[in-house]
Amino acid sequence: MKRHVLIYGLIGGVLIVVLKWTEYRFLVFEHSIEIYGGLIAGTFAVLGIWLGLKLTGTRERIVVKEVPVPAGEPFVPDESMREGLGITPREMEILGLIATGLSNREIADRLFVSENTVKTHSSRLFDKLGAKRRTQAVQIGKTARLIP
Amino acid sequence: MKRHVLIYGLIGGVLIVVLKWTEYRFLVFEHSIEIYGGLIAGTFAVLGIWLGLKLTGTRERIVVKEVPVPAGEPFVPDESMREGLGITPREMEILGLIATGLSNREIADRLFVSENTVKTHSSRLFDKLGAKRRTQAVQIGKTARLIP
DNA sequence: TGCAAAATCACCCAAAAGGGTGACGACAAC
DNA sequence: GTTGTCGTCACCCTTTTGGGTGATTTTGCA
Repeated sequence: MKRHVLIYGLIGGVLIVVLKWTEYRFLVFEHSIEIYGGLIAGTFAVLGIWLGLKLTGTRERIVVKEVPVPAGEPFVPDESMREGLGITPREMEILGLIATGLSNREIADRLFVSENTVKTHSSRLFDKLGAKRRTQAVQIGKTARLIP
Repeated sequence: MKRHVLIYGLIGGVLIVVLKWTEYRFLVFEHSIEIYGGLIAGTFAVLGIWLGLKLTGTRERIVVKEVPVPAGEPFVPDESMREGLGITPREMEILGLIATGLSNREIADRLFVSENTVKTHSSRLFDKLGAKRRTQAVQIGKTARLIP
C-alpha cells in the first residue's frame, strides 16, 4: 500500500514537469487555455479514479448474519483416542490452533515459542495422524473427535 | 453501474460550463492560471476518486452470530449465505474439497481441470470469505454453514 | 443475440508449509 | 545414574500455497 502512495507522488512530480512544459508550449505562446484545462482535467480524473480504486481495496460492508448452531454437548476431546495415537498435549494444542485457521507464525506468537518449534510439533502431529497437509490433519482430527 | 458513468458525464458537462465561466471571470480578467489549473485538478481528482469509490462494489464481510437450535438436521448448505457472499457454485465445490484436506493438485485431478484453475478459484474464494489461508477458509465456511 | 458472469488456463513471484536431521535441557521412571 | 519422553530450537531443502495479472472460452439471461 505504501508503494502506491510513492508511485502516486512520483507521477505527480512528473505531471508538474509536464504541465509546466505544456503551460509554456501551449498556453503562453498559443494561449490555448482549453487544451491546458482539458489536459489537467483528464489526467487528474484518471489519476483520481485510479487512486480511488486503489484506496478501496479493503472497503467492506459488515453484514451480521445469524446462524443456527446445533446446541447440545459442549464437546469433550477424546482422551483415549489422543493417547492411542500417541499425541502429546502440546501437539493437541497445535492441532486446535491449526483448526482455527492460524498460520505457524501466528501459532508460534500465541504460544510464545519459535516458529521452528511449531513446525516440528505439527510435523510430528501430521505423522501420527497420517496427514500430509494441515487441512487433512484438521479433517482427521475432527473425525477422530480430537477437535470439535 | 452504468448510471454512475452517466452521472459522471453529466457532471462533466456542467463542469465545462462552470469552468468556462470561471475562465472569463478569474482567468481572463485576472490571469490567475495557477488557480484555474488547481481548481480543475482538484475538482477532477475528487470526482475521479468518488467515481472510483462508486465503481468498486462493496464487499460484504460476514459476522456470524451463533444461535442455538435443536441439533439433528443432516446439514443443508446455506444458499442465501453463499449468494450473499457472491460465491459461485464452482467455488463452493472447491471449498468442499479443500475442507476434506485435498491439495490443489488433487482437487485439479478430481475435477479434471488444471491446477492453475483450482488456484484461481480458491484465490477468489479466499477473497470472498476474507480468508488468508485454506484452513481459515474452511473454518469460516464452517461457521457460515457453507460446509458441514 | 449480445452482454456479463462464470469458468478455464498460463506465468511469475513471494510466502508459507512440510520433510529431514541434529541437538539440548528438563523431568519422570526405572 | 541411565533411559526415555517431551518440549524446545536451528538449518537446509523441496513442495505447496497464495497474490497478481492477463487472456480466452462458455454460458445464462435480459
